[in-house]
Amino acid sequence: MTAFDLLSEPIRKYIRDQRWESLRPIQEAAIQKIIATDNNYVLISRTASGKTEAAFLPILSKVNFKGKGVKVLYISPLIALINDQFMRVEKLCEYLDVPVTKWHGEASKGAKDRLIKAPEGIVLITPESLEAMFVNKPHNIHHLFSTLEYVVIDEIHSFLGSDRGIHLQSLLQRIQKVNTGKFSTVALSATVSDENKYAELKEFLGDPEHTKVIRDTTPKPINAVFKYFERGNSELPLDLLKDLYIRTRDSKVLVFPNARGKVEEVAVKLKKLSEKVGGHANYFSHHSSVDKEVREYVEFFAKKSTHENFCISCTSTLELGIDIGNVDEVAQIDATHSIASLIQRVGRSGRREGKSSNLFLYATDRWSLLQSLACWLLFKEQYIEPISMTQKPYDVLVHQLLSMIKGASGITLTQLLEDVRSNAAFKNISAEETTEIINHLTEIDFLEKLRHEYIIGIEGEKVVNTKDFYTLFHTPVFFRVISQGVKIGELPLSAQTIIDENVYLSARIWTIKDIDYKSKKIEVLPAKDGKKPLFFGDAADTAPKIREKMLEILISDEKYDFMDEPGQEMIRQMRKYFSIYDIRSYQTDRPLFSGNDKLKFYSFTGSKVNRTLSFILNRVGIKNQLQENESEFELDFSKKSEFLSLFKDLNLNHVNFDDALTELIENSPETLNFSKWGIYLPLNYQAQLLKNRYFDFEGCNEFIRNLNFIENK
DNA sequence: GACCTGCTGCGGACTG
Repeated sequence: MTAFDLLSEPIRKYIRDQRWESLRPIQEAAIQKIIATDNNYVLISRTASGKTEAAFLPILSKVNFKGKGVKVLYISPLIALINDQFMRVEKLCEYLDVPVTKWHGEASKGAKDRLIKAPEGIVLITPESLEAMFVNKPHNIHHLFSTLEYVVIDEIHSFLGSDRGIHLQSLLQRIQKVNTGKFSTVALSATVSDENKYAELKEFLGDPEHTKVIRDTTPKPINAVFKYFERGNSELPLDLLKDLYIRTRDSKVLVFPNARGKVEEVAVKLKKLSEKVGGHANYFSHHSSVDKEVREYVEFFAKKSTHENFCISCTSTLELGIDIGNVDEVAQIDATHSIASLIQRVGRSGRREGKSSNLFLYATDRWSLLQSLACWLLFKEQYIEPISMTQKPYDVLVHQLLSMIKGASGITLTQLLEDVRSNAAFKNISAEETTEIINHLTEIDFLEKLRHEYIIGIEGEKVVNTKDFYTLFHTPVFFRVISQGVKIGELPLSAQTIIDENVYLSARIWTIKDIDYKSKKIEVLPAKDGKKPLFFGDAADTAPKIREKMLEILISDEKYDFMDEPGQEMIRQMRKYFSIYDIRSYQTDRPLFSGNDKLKFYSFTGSKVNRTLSFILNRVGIKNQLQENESEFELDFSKKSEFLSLFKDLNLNHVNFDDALTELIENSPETLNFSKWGIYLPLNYQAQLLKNRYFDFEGCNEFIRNLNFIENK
């Protein structure tokens, strides 16, 4: 039977009414498999290839919606995505008379109440809303979700490898536990590495043996155009902006400048250029610090613009699948930190027929040019960086222990240990370790033992009973920016947030008129000229493979005709600079420079390994400064032979760094900022968290063992 | 020079 014939009649009618000429390859494959088996599936296929339908067409054909209880649960990382998918799924469900309910922090309370009264159909939810239900209304978890047949997880790559992912994994395990049968899972993604045969991914869905991957790797035809404009100061070169303007003024375009401040700079300056020559005025900025309503307006504007052109300067807020309609072109300013990110950004463009789609890759310094080129070449090779899952997520365990105890309102140690043991998210954490963590939580009054049962303690109540409890990630403190009663966005408190200072925000220019420190409010008025806003943050980590590729480019003599002359000239210069080293293998050989009483080397490896190496070298007495962008170590140590022999003897298996890690936490507690719940762990567990998440000792050890320093001629 | 994500329950004012 064809895939179409396998679908139920109402779904076939839906497809006929949509006037689809055929089903997409991923849909054909998914329909056959999902209808025939109860396996879990991961559907991997590029953006806009019809993945949502690939999951929902067969699921809706297969599931029997009669009888009480919700049958399909759809989980999304974003509220905006739920709102988009709601409209699509609801349209589909009209053919089946199956109700669809949105359940997130901004969804209607009335609709939620109706679902509680009569649980049925499909629910679209966020992990945090599920968490809130587990903590506050645990009986509703049972009431709504004990009859689930399918769970659909959208954009699963955005969860993998993060605390938020382990959190979701734990929640899914807890839902499965109250389920009367066993639900199957269908996960969707555009970007998952196929290294290690998807082992992590299958583990994540809880049943590796019955989890299959369906992948459509048809590449997307796209032209890359590299342009190099060297940046003199902290501002973007005017020539770059002019070039970008000319190339994109007659298109619908997304620009990704990597940082919120730069996003504003691009939006404001392009808008000014356009004003001068009488071009369109549809220049917007879109990032987390632009007011939510303003962002929604921008998304709406893009979606409804069939004939009008626009330019949205944005961060990763527009990387995931929010529907903004057709985009002709994408411009990336300086390198992305990952291939996965590049794939998502490229995926946003090129749906207009008969028009070739371009990717403009601008670079403003030599190392960024090299990294951008490396990312592009790896993208062409269909490489995606592998995900690394935390083996012992102690911090998520702290959070989930509080959630389980609060939800149970009293639970014995035996039961608690059993609940943790049977939860695959914590399968590598032993009962002894869990007990030790529970004892510590009791010591700091997060838990209290009442006869045989544990309940939430006095200090625990303070964190469990706030709305901040439901997330696994930190949220920095910002001041709301308001102009004459209208919300614009938000800014952090910095040297720049002072009265009479002019800043860009939401693609416009403002003068700061008043700062209310108590209510964290900044009053502004429109202005004519200003500066880009300053935000703080950490750069995302770059994978070892990207850095390796950068070195590979430097030792090859490949020509890149998609690169402009200044770009090609810069690559030639860098190759010449590195030609003083006789590098044979980009995998093991690394340049070591000595001269003028100075010693430095280029590691060409990932951020985590660099960070670890820098820490270790400092610890063994070789003080060093790491320049992450250049993967370069400058040493306060000029004795080359001594350094080489010291390095040769460095074997991390024989040295214990636990004391050093504990010291690091005690001296600079902010190192642990990456983990919201880790601070409530015993100190030795905090050290383990640091060791496995912030650093990469294993990877570093392997790097050192294989490393072969090549000295300059 | 450095991204992003989400949110309960209750009380009180207001509307139909």
